[in-house]
Amino acid sequence: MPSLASAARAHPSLAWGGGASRTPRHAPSAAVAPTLRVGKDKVIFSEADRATHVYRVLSGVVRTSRLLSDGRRQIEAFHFEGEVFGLEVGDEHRSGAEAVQEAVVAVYHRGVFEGASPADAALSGQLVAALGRTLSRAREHMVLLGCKSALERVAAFLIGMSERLGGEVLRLPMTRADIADHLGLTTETVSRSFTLLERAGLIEAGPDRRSIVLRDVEALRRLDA
Amino acid sequence: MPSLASAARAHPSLAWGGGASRTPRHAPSAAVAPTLRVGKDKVIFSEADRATHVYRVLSGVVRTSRLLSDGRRQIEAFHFEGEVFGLEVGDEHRSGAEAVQEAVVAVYHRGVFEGASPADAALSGQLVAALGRTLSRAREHMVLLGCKSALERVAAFLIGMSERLGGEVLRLPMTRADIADHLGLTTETVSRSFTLLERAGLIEAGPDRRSIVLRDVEALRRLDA
DNA sequence: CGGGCCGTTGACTCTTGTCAATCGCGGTGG
DNA sequence: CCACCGCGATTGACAAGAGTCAACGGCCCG
Repeated sequence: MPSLASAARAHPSLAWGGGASRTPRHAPSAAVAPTLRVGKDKVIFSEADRATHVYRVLSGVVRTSRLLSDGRRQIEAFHFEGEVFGLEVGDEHRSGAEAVQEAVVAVYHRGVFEGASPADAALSGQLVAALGRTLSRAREHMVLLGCKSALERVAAFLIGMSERLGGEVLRLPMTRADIADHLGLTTETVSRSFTLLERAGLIEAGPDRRSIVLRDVEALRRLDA
Repeated sequence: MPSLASAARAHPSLAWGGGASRTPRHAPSAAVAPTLRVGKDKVIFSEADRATHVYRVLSGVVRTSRLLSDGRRQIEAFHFEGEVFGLEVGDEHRSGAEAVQEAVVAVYHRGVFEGASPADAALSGQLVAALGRTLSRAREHMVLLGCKSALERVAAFLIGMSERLGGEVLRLPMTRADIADHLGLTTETVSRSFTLLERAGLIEAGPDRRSIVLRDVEALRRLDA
């Protein structure tokens, strides 16, 4: 099972990272995880690619998204350090993945899912757990997209980021367009919502507009509904 | 492991169905699946209930949904015959389930998930597969909620129903309010979209307004984007 | 120093939501 | 069997939230 070779084939334009992997070098069988380094906005896999691998973010940030034929985009999720993405049930990817900022990802052969080798059992379990977490997030996001107003969405987004990045001082790695496509809004509406929150004193934005300080997390939570 | 007893405890107000179960009576261990009969709009489990069981629809239709504190509701999915619902990663339900119309559901003890007994291995695999399908649907739905217009959503809904119920003559089991809360719209907008589609000759509605004939599936698909 | 990208802001449009009235099917009870 | 009643669905008028289009500003990078 040439997992490394086939992964390289799937990403001819990408270079393999060497020593950055967190997986011990002596780990046996398919659990050996080579790493992949991807530059900002570079594609990790595309919609309809064969889903031969599963990925974990070692550093940087990745987005997974789906495109409609006319260019509309839905970003399903942003993936931060330690998070798994690229899991599929069928044999092809239903969403694409790109790096939001330069990222290093571990690449696992998809076969570990079947749990053929006992050495892979633990990894397989981890993947089921990751599947569960992904589903949980997706459900939460459906509520956001189906029920909430623009301001509520942005508030929820900021709270989520704060919880995941830790702390009330954030440096958002993604553009307003990414945020908009994640929240089902336009960049203008996202921008206006930030401005509203700032004017209300709930947040404070740095001059670069990517650094955000949450001044009143409680109020944001109340807004989130 | 008193799966039957504990399930009964969880649903004190509900009667157990007797012979309707599809699970062979001689099946061993936790794979024994008692059945539960629930009347229209009756609760199967609520948000925040302990997730002790997993369910499969034997007949009828079930909806799973989440509520916001102010009453806004997002229906995550409708579940038809053969479909699994109530799967959770954590130990409590993150969404509630009610019967859309009188339904009979098989109740599985959640323990089969851990795959402790080899007799449960097959069932456990089925559940992972169900988890995958649920995730896949959720992702598709996120695209609908995040990107599509009202008309596109309704068209997508009708096509989906047609594919799941089989055929172009549908009898929708749910109200306009259910459809609206599933599609992130209001009943009025759903109603207007139906009217538009009917005036355009793409669908035809029976006098009861629940029976729908898809006159032009191709056009509906094109609308869906 | 210049250019392009990202973000913000303003003016306006338009889709969808809100509120309210009416319709009509289907079930119930006489 | 028929009349009534109630709920779900439809329709209309209007309001409002979000989208669109366009211009501008500032930062970063070449």
